Amino acid sequence: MSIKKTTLSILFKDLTFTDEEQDLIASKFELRKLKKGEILLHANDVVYHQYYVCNGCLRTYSVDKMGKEHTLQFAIKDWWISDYTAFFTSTQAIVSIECIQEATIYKVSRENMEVLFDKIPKLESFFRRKMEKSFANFQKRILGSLSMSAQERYNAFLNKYPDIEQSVKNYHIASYLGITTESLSRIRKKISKS
Amino acid sequence: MSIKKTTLSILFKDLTFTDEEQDLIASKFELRKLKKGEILLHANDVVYHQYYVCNGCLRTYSVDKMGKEHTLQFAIKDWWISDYTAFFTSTQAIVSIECIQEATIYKVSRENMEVLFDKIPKLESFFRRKMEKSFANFQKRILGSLSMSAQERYNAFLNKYPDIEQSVKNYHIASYLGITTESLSRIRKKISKS
DNA sequence: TTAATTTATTATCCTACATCAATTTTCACA
DNA sequence: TGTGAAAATTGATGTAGGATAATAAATTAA
Repeated sequence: MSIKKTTLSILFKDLTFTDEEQDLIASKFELRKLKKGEILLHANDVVYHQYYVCNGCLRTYSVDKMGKEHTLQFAIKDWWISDYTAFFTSTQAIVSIECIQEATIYKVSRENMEVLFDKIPKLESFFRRKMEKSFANFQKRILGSLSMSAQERYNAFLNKYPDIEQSVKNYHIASYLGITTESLSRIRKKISKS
Repeated sequence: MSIKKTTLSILFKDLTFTDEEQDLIASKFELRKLKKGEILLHANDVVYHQYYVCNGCLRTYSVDKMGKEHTLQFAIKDWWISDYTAFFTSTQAIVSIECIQEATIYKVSRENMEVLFDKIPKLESFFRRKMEKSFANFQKRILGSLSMSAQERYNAFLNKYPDIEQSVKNYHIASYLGITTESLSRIRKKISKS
């Protein structure tokens, strides 16, 4: 069994499991190590999996027609990541997933999720709540992009991902904020002087 | 029974129902007429309902600390609307819902949704799929806000909400796009000349 | 450790969109 | 049907953040 009880309690927080449930979950989760720069999912691939990040850092991003990258989100320790839009419907990914800091992850397929949901219904509510939070975050992000300046968005980013700065490049942050690295540089300078 | 079979088939598309199911649904849906300017939901209210738009036009928006309005989305004929972020958890709304063109809607409470899901499971999948689509739209909107110019976003808006222009004011559209009415005016002029 | 390369900063100039102010157009309703 | 208010347009000017280019700092490789 690759997953220990303590690990499970981190993954699923307040949920507790019987030994059988634990074994079943363990049999469906695959542990993987990722090197920096590795692409877990390419845009246009069909999405069969979602991933739990044990440590390290990943990001989802898309490339526009000008060749510019845009970061949709980062995932650090204890976050789940996938192209959920495509994952839900097993269709082609819009975004790619890249490892930007050496990471350990658990990989679960959509199929196996169904099996788990069927056998352990509380997992289904767990993931439903996750999705609801994710939905709420997207909503807030849209409102933020409509109402906040680049500097305010940067502060919101630091709040949302504390301690992430050492894991990601400035240009990743810039591509998340929708600005250039030069602008981010100026914002950081301005903040440091105040 | 306030809802007819034909109405239900519009509401739930490809789903079909027995007479009992139909009666049950009808008993949980409340028909309402809204006047232009009516506020269906105020930010900070607890959200107990979601709404189906038969005709007319509503929008969800929030007001930032500068007093500026930002439109999160519009809902026209055959759209569902609520502050889903708050609806999911019966918590306080972040956005308000305003009727911007005289409308007829169906109102359903979260509680009654649970009853319906329990008795008619296919409704639960129906709404799950709706949410997934909504999630996907939010994701696309974020990527759009990162990668597109105001003019491109305006075109994307026209695509997403065809025939909506006669229902909404320019300043509603502007507040959806994250620009001023003046800028929108210039964009429209530019487009009309090309 | 140095050299090579990647990343971040800074400076200059530029552009998309904002702000403010003045009209013009549209629309509600008396 | 005319009139006042709301909405949209236009113009002048300002500004946040973009583009380009040069330099500096930090990583990585050798």
